[in-house]
Amino acid sequence: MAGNDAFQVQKPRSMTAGARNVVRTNDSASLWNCTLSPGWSQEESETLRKALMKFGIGNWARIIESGCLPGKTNAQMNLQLQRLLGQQSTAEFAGLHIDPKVIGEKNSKIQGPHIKRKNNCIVNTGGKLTREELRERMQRNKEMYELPEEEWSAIELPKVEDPVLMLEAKREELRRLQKELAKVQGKIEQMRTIQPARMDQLKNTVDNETQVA
DNA sequence: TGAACTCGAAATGCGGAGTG
DNA sequence: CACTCCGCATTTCGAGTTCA
Repeated sequence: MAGNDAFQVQKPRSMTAGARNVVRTNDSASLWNCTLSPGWSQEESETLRKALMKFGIGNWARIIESGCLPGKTNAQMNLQLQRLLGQQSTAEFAGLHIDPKVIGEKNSKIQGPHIKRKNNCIVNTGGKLTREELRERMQRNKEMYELPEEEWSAIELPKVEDPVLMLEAKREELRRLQKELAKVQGKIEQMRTIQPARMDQLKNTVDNETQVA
């Protein structure tokens, strides 16, 4: 782990020196703490959706504990939740057993000059909600969107038999893709330096190899 | 009881891809 | 080449929890 004193991880230059410059448990598992940051496949996204319906929005500890999404940090899951919901702010759904896709479809239809989006997610432009406002919104969302208990409690989540093996397979796949990328980049570099007469021939080779990969 | 710690939410910044 | 947009990691903050 990055917090291990025996294992000094080089910090990114963007980080300023100071009290906050420490690795915390919810720090994203990526780049500077040297672990993989896999993207989200369709299946993983679907698993997250089911897990959120079953355990409640934002209940990351229960989701991690269930082992249905090994290797994912709460930061990664939170980002994916924002994508599913179509909005950045998730507090008004905290703890609710709802289908995030329903909210996402509703949000995708909202238009107007007052709506600011980033990554297709609606960003909060108003001030921060007061506790009372937040409580009211949560109550309203609960009434409108919460699934019946018999429905969410019956949700079955896929169980990964060996998370260590699965992560190793992902690392192997990443290594393979990196090699592939280096090969293609090498060919591109060649194409830039060779005579134009051979350009088409080489381009076809690259195209074919890319399609096979 | 208050400091230290943990967790989740949200804001911010960076880099790559696309486009004119 | 400059600009914009998108996706993601990183940073920061607040609230809750633990423990001496």
